Amino acid sequence: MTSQYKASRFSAPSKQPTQTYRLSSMCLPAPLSVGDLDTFSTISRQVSPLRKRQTLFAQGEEFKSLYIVRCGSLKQVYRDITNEEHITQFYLPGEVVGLDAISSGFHPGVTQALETTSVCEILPEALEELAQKRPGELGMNGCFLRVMSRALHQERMMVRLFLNRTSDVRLASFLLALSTRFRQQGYSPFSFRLSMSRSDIGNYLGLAVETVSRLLGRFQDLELLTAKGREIRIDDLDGLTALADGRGRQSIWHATVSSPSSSHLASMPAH
Amino acid sequence: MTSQYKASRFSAPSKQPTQTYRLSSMCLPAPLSVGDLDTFSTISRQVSPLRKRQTLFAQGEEFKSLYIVRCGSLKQVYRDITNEEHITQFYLPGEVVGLDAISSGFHPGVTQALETTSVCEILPEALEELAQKRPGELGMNGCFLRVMSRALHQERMMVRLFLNRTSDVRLASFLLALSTRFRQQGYSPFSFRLSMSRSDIGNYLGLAVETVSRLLGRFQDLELLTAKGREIRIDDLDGLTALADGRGRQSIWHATVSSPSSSHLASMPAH
DNA sequence: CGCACACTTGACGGGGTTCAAGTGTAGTGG
DNA sequence: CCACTACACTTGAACCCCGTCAAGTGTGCG
Repeated sequence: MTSQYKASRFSAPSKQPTQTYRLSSMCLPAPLSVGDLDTFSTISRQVSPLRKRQTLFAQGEEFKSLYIVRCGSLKQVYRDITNEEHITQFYLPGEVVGLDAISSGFHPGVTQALETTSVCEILPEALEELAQKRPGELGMNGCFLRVMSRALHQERMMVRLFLNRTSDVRLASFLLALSTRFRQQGYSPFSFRLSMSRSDIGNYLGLAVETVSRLLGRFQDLELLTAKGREIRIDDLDGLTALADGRGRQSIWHATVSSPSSSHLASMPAH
Repeated sequence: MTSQYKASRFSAPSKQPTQTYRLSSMCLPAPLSVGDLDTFSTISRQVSPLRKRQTLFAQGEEFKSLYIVRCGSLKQVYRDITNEEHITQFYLPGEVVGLDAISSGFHPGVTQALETTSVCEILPEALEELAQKRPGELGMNGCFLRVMSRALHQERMMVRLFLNRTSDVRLASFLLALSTRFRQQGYSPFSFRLSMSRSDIGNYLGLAVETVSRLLGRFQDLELLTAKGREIRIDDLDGLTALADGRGRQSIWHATVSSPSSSHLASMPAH
């Protein structure tokens, strides 16, 4: 079985197991692998695409099917007891939607499209049928358990990322995760369009909208990226990665701009 | 070796379509339900108990089996690329250990006992055998998917709990979750002993050790609980719950002590 | 134009981390 | 028994990241 991570380093289990992960790569769920996608597509069927703001299911709605995102994106919003809204996940192409509804039988939050989005439905009957025909597929090596295990692991890493990191690390990690996902989908990892608002990003990362905005401006001052509205162009991938891998609680606000013209920070914009 | 109770109930645990969840109840993983425990116990076997600090598996170790905690407790520590340690989970009795290793095939962190702990091993062969005999058991209604789905959901709620809540809410939620778990195990929910250090708690909740210590002192000032070393006695469950359900970013530092003798805050200890 | 909403930018305050020092408390060996 | 060490825990003071409040600037839509 192929590992999702750099498993080639672990030739022998007896070797010193110093396996570490990059927190920055844990900011978004990973898509299904090609093999898993094959398995799933045998038991799924296309449904009519969702328009922007249309919901796939409401909070508290009964669990019926799982879905796989084909193209577009969704956000899962969960409203808590104090009527606050929390964005618990963004779903990008290749990701399975609805896994967290299996246990309770009800969807824990609204899931709605951020843009025109098409999804495939995994029919439970087809799944049961698959279970009868190929029981191994659902065992320890089955794609289902693998997918859920990965989701669980990633969610766990997310907690750590957000708990102990400054706002700049969080945002850099988020943008890098997006970049990686776009590359996996065959799009440019350096230039892409955000389907979610600043407010959504802030909510997801536990930051105020103002902080997100300020950080994006700061990233541009540091010449890490260029942001015009929701269009993002990453200019310095290594720099952004270094930032995301930083561990300290020190923010980048007081970092000096490495560009020759050090005065443009306090001066007027160039145009 | 078969249990006299049949694991025949596979209905969804939750009856009403809950609209909202209490974040405070999401601070620790939930134990297996009785029915699930029955199913698991048919395919598990006891292993020799772990002593304090002994590890169940190391970080990067190959995934072989799942385990269920019988008694005692463990912590899962994950060391990241910057050599920092993060406690990603505490495992209490009834909880399944190792679910996050299925996808990659390697354990993402060290899991070691906080005290003398006994666990049951779930043999993969027995699991495969079960898959052959009772394929439905591993389908959408199977206990496995349910357990993982619940873990995923809880991890997601944890993120939201920790992202937007103040330190006092986090700690109160953690203590209440512990209390609930102890009650489920048949122990007193009001008086128990922490198996983890202040440092562990702080790491898990994303707080400095000093903050945990200060908060525990503050909780005592407010007569919510009594803490002597690792012994905890909850004096005001409702008050603690109200604190955990609070949503604001305002901490309790400037809250006035409601007790009649308002002077004992600045005065000498009673003895 | 007017309204709504997304986004930006500035000023300020507070919660919580960090630094620093002190106080138990357990474990070991004399 | 005490001395000694190591570590868990407490307590105090200062700083700073980031949330809040406030105001201003696009940008789209009727």
